[in-house]
Amino acid sequence: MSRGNTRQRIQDVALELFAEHGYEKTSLREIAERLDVTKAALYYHFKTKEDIVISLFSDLGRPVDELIAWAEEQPPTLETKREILRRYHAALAGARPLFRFMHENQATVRDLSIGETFKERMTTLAGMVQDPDASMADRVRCVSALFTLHAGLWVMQAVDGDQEEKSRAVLEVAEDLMSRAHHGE
Amino acid sequence: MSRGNTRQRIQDVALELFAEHGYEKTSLREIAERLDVTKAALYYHFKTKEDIVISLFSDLGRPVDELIAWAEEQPPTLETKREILRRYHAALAGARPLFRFMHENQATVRDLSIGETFKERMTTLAGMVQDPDASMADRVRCVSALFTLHAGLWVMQAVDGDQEEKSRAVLEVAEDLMSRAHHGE
Amino acid sequence: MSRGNTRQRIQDVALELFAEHGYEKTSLREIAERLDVTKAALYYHFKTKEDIVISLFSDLGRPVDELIAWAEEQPPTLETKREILRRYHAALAGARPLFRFMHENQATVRDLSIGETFKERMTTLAGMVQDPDASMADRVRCVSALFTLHAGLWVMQAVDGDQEEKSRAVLEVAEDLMSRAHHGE
Amino acid sequence: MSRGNTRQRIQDVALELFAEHGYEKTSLREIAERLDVTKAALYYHFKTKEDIVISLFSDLGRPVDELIAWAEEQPPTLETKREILRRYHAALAGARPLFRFMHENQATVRDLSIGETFKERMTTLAGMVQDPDASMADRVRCVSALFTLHAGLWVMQAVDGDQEEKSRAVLEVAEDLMSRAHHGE
DNA sequence: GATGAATGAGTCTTCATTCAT
DNA sequence: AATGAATGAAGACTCATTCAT
Repeated sequence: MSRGNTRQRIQDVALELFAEHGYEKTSLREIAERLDVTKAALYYHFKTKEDIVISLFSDLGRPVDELIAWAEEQPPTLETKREILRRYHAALAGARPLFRFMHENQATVRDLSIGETFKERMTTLAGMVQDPDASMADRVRCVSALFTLHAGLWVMQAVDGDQEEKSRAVLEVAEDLMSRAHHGE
Repeated sequence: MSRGNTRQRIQDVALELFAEHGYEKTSLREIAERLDVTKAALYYHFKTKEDIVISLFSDLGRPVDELIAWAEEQPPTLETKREILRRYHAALAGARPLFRFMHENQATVRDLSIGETFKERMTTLAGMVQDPDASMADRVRCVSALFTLHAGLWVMQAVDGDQEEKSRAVLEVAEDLMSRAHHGE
Repeated sequence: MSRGNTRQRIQDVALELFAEHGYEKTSLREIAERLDVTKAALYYHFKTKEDIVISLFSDLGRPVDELIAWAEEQPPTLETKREILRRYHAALAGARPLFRFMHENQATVRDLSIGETFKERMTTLAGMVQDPDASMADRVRCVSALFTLHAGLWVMQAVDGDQEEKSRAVLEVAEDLMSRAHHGE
Repeated sequence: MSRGNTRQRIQDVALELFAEHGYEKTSLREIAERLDVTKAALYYHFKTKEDIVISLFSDLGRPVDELIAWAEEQPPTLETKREILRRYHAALAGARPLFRFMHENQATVRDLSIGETFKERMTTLAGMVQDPDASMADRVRCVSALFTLHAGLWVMQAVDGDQEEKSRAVLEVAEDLMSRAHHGE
């Protein structure tokens, strides 16, 4: 049945379990059992448990890196920032379980080797949408816009309604927040 | 030698470590060593590791319960909702490490016995600030206002400036978001 | 409420729990909780956990010692042996939980300091009812008579009927076994 | 180095220690040390400590199950009952340490998951050798016959003589007891 | 006559990891 | 590409025991 896809299947199952129960509470035994292979098999594909997380992060986190690279070459206009929001929104949608995992396991992620990278990326992104000369409130608005997207899952489970519709509303609110932070422009 | 404050000291150290490294990565040995007592001493004061978290939650989480109780008796006006934001903002400020722990260890908290309670409280609060007849975007605004406060720590570490000033700005943005969701009123 | 009788109450509860769950599985915490005192209180009355068993054994096991002392001065006739059975039967009835405990926890008792004494006593008793010149089968009969009494509880729970009636029947069978071992007399 | 016999070796050592010192007083550390493996190795072969006992019980207790199955299809004549005694005698001889363990650790066994099964089997067997219409004394005789075998070890250590000869005598006494319970037939 | 607080040694158990096959 | 067998380190937890008050 399965041929070269075992590595992929490990990633899938691992991400699912990590997101559901957290990294530390998910044991390699559990992952192996779900896949009906032995723990040792996991070690054929990944050097360590942490390696699995790293692989998830670099496979699924790439779009965010690309977004940052793109943004760094744009002028820091309101329109650019709105586009950042739109792209970030899309990136999140494409790797929801990974971002859920990261959002809900920050304490863990911080202690992992990817922690640093992760934090840097978020800081970079936050820096890009802020205007250093704006008022404190406006700077908070910009970061909050970003964060609203990032916490979309959370926000959305607290509101009733169609999934798609909520997702659009979240983006709308974020963009609006961003615009209000630039009322002068 | 030691007075009746050991229980309190355990809670303090535990909360600090839980918030810093997460619940699972913090061992009772670590807590005991910091306090210079034996692991068994912890068990004199708390039945299980989970019990420590539960005690933190019920000691420090009380203000939020009181807030909910109060809010349930108010009319659902804009002013009430703004007051909810102010009070929630104050409650968070009073137990920042606990909320940081909960925010950053959601996957863990979910698997703990307090998880249910915690989720209920957040859902109740989210329900109270929303107007069921409002547009989807406005409902998202309300929840996002709450969440902005809740994630204050996160937001604030991404913005430079004086701690106090940022804290006020966060509340201001939240209140403003809430107001915008009630433009008709 | 309780005055000088705490020691007695400890013994009662301890014996009950030891008989039900065994010596090692019964913790001092359990005993203390049942009595609604602290573990430390137990240590006021008994030096160690083993001391509790020892006290039970010397308080309740005395009748058997007396029986042995008495028997040692009698001629080894069939009638003496039947009287031993009757007296042993009575001694068992008077301290059923203790004998149940000893019977069902032999491995434990063996490792306790009383173990030696206990075994000696049983061996002495077994020696007294046997006739060294009898056939092997008859010697087994004598020991089996003793043992049938000793295992009365066990035997009796495998047979339906009135408690008292069964108890008498057990003694009858034991006496009959003993008589058959002495057919010549 | 080691072949597939580790599981078996664990069972052997465990049974020996359980029989000698009891289940609770035998630690996995002790078992592991005797085998010169780590405790974790035990867990590769058995899920829990209790699992070791369960495995012993189902490996070595099978003959008794077979005996019961066989007996259920026989007419309840005296001859059948004597054959039950003979077969039970043989079954016990084949797994003496296990039965010694069970006999001497009844309180423990009762609290283990196998306890129920064990008790059921003994009750079934006791039910099969009794004649419900017989006198109470005769019913006790039947059960006592069974029990005499079961306690053979105990009986035999209280009697001097050759092991084999005693074993035969025990069976003889048991058969005789059974016969006496059926004098009319 | 008893408690509150604590300890040290030990329990069972789980985990990530290794390696010969 | 994967397994069977095992390890070392660590985990949470329990226990009998002590002692100042």
